[in-house]
Amino acid sequence: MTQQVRRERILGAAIDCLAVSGWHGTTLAAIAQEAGISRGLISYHFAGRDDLYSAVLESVATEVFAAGSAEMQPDIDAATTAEGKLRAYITGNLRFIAAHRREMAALNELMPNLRTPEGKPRFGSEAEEPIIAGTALLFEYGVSTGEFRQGDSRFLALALRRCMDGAAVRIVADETFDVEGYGASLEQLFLDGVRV
Amino acid sequence: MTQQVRRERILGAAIDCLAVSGWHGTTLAAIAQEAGISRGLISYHFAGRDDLYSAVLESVATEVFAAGSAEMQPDIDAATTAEGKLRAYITGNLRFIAAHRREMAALNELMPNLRTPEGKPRFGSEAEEPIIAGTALLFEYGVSTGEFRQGDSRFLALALRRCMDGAAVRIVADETFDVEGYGASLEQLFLDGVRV
Amino acid sequence: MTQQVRRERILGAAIDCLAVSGWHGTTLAAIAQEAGISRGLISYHFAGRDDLYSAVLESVATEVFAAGSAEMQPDIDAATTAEGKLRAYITGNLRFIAAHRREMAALNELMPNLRTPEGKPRFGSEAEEPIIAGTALLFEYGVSTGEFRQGDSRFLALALRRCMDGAAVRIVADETFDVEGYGASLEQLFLDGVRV
Amino acid sequence: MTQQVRRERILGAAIDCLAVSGWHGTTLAAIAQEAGISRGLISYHFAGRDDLYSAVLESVATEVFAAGSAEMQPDIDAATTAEGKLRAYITGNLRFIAAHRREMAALNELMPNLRTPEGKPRFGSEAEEPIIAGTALLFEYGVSTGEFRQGDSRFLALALRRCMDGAAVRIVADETFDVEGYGASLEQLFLDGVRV
DNA sequence: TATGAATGAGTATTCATTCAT
DNA sequence: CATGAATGAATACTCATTCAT
Repeated sequence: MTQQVRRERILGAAIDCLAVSGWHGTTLAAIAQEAGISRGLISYHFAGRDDLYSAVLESVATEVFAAGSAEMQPDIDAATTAEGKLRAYITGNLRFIAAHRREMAALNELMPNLRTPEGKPRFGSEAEEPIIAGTALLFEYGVSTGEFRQGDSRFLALALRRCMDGAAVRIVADETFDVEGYGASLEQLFLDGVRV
Repeated sequence: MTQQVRRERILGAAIDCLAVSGWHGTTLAAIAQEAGISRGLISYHFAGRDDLYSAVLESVATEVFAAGSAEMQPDIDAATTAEGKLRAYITGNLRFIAAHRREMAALNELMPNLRTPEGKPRFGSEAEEPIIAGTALLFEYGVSTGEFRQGDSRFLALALRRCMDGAAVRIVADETFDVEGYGASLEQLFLDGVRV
Repeated sequence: MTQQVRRERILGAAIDCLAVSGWHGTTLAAIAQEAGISRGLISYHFAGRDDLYSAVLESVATEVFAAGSAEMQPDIDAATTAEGKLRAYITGNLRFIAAHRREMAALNELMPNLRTPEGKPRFGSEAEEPIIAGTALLFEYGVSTGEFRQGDSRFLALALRRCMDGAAVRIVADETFDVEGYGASLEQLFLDGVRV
Repeated sequence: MTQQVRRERILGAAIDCLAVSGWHGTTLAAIAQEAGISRGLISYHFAGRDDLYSAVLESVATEVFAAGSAEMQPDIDAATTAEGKLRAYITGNLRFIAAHRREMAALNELMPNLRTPEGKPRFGSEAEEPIIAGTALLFEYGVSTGEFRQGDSRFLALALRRCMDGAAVRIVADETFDVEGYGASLEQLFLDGVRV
């Protein structure tokens, strides 16, 4: 079995463990068992636990997020109005989250618990700035077209992100969560908040 | 020193440790040191680590939340309109969070990490149901008075709760966070979303 | 059992393990077993393996060397001639080594293997400079009294130290080693090398 | 590449690693990397780590020592007096050590740390008996020619060996060590100790 | 009540060694 | 011959918990 495949299998096992057992239930031994390999092999492929978790993050970020972005970007671009773009953004995001519950659950465990070697949180508020800034552009675009009222686009982006996260937690925890309905209400709420 | 005082001192030390060092940096030894007592004494007052953390939660919930509620409830009651009550609720909540950064930070560490002995998250979505339900009543009240449009009050309550949480994280992480501005925007967003 | 007593017992067990099993056979588990305690207790009394070994060194240096010095210094001081002082020094050193075979054996394991966290040897040639310098004074004293010829006192001190070490290794390895004879020959060799 | 060449390359890499990184920094992985081969190949050529290290010792003993002996033996033989032979022996030995710092450093790491499978030191005092005995012959030769006094030739050989070792450690640790001066003093010391 | 010595289970990590290809 | 993936034993260390005093 090639190195790349084995690495990905370990990453997958780590994601599964994190999603199912949480940060504290996830040990290298548990990941090894999940992957059906020995403990030592993880050390062979990754420099250590931190390196493994970093790889998990990177893997989710690139493979999963990139794929997700590629999936919903066309819909956003296809929309001709700011309202259409916002709807596409919300719907696409939620659909993507619902389609990757396992990875989202793992991320939910990883993000609050990862720390630098000095003990500081590795992902604070600054880490999500790019995402917030990107979303804010959407609102500013609407203002520029005259569709949306002048307003605090950063606040709107932040609030929208939190509502999206909230959906993610629910979606992860409850398979029957009404994603469609939540999305519709979310679109409604934010459109009411910005439309002229 | 009386039992009750000792217990509260330990709880306070636990909150401090959690707020400063985070879940992973907080050990019973660290809490004992912070409280200026021996390790064993914690075991004397609490059945175990989980029991201590449960007590922290309860303490924050009763003493702190109760006090908080008592603080802002008058303002909510004093408001004659649903809009006024919603504004009072949002403002009061944020003000309360800003006034209890230490406890909020501890809660932020505790909530995602506490697990049952079987490894399941101790505080899932169900745990916040009462809060959500309570907030939903506010929106329903507005509907009943004719001020607010018919709508999904549970969704609104959930979304508002997430935006409130989001503020809490920011407030805890950044002392200079503009609570007033965030509150004003939040009131605006949700009022726009419900007003007839 | 008081803390100090326990610490010393662990140190004694560590010395025994090092003397008997060598650096590689000496693990914290082996030391704990030798001391009749649990593994964790070593961590309770010492910050880690390095700290324990440092404490062993310090213990041997202070308690043992200090005692040894106190034992032979009077003989050296009592001697009125440089020759007498040199003889007293050599005899006293060897007698001391023979009386502390266990500690010397432990030192023989510790010195070459102790490393700094960066991997550099902790005790290089510089570490024995003070001892060499001290011994060199003895030869220079003889020169000043006119008993000894002018010569390279540093070389003599170094060579004498090596011959002393050599005896230590033999004494540790072989209980029947003729310390007296070795000492007599050693005195003879170095006196022949310096006497006018 | 022929087996023999490969073996020697591995041995050379092992010597380099030992000399540079010391016993503890030397792993089979490091040796393999130094030799530019895979880990598994070492196991192919050597039965195990102990076998490899034994081969290193043998290699140094035969190839290096044999060469060294061949180098200085003519000088010893050429000397017509016992004094001349002793001087040639000391000078030749030190010169040889200075010319093979790498191998000497490796030996310095190997000798104190190699153990039998039962945990006993593999190279105790007995191992150097042949060398001691050989050197003792030199002193006895001087006695037989009437140049040297009757004396404990075994002691003299042992002491001389220790002084030689001492030089080796210094030479390995410090490139600027004054080998010539040390040698001259050493010759002086031991000649003073034996001459009639 | 309070201490702090003591325990032991759990975890990451290292590394020599094996073996299928 | 050679590789490198894979194993598993060994080791130091952490930390909640217990218990005699």
